[in-house]
Amino acid sequence: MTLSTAEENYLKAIFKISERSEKSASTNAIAKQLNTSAASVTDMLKRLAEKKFINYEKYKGVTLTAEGSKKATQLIRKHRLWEVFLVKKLRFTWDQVHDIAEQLEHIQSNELIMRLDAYLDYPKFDPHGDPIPNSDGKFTIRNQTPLSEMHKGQTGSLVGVKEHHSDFLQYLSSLNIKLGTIISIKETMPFDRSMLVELDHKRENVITHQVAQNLLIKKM
Amino acid sequence: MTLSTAEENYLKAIFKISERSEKSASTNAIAKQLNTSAASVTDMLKRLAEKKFINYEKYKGVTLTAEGSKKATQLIRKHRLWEVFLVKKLRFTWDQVHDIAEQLEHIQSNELIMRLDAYLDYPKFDPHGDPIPNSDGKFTIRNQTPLSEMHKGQTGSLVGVKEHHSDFLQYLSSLNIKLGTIISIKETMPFDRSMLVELDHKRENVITHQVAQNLLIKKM
DNA sequence: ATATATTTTTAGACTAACCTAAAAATAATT
DNA sequence: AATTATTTTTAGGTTAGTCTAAAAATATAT
Repeated sequence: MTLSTAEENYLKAIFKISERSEKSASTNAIAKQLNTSAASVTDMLKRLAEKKFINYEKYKGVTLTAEGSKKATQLIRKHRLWEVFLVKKLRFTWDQVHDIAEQLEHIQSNELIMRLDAYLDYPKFDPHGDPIPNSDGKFTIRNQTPLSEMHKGQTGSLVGVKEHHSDFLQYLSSLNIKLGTIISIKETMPFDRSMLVELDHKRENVITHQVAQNLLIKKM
Repeated sequence: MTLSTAEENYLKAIFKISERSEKSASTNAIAKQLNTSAASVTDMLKRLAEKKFINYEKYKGVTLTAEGSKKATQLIRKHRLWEVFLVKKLRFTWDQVHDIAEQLEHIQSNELIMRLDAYLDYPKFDPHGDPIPNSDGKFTIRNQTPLSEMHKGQTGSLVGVKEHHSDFLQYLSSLNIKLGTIISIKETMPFDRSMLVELDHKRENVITHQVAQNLLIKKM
């Protein structure tokens, strides 16, 4: 069954919300995620429930059915593969690709995605370090810790970012921080929880707690 | 100004009709091209006229304004560039790419098309031999003759096809006829206007008039 | 546990894009 | 030129997806 772009966006939103909060997604949370009104969400939830993509009971919030979850995962797969294409092949930077991938993910063709995946050499992670589900919907799992939870003396490499807004990504680029950058914690400041870090064993920088929370590190 | 997918499809349809008949496009012709009803077409024509993309007078047919023509040309550019990508990079065959490109052409991003064009090395023709307008909307012009208008003894190479249906393209592939194939006319049969041709100086085949009309040849 | 605040749903309306059936305009034919 | 056929437009309706405002349900706080 083929869904409209709007329906696909709802499934993705519900998936994302469930991912970060574990429990069922509320109408308001979905409305906020999609920048729309709660009334519109209720409307759409009825339709998606009718089509068996979500489990919906009035006033109880929603969860994805197996079918819905599969659809959402496929969308994430498409989105992230296109991001890899845009960065690796077309030389976009990581802060430029989100909006374009948001459109490309709705192109309908399994064959296209299969071939794109092969063309890109079956990447496991996208330009922001997010895992790309394989064609069966399996995500690669990786040990990672937010920099904010690490301690003085520890070292690791940047493997992902939690925040995807271009402002944030551009800020990292301006500090020459990218995926793979080695980060060592030199000092932690208790009062504002900022950190003094060394980057690639070369240069030192202060990182605010807010930023550190959004940097995912693989310890080494 | 950014148009809906439906609006874009109307502009492209009008462009194509104008291209093959020179005179203004009729409501019925557009309806046929888009596989929709005449009433729906009238509806949309009013909206497109309102937005200044077409010149429309009741009962008089339509032509594109400069603005509309530019939009249509950009769409054709996008469609054909994506076709090149699909064939050259993802190894699709020429009979598989139309429907996917039909979706991809509506992705909104000038930067994307600029980069795609560069990535593909600024191709001048698509996998069916159709010219790709450059970013200023200029088409490369080429001398070409339908095989059906050529005579016994003449030779040339296939540079394009008029018909794009996958059945037709697959039929050509089954005869090992592709862009670049050398075709020499050995005999013409007056009664049914079929031709006996030699392909790549190697193998002989009978080509019906119907097929010959759709093969565009550069004489040599 | 009752009152208040928040969340969610319903009611009713709007727009874009489509449809069929009927009416009006244009084109073709005798 | 008048009749017939064809094309185009209008009238009225439908669906998907959105909205605001009001009502109903649930959650929070005193």
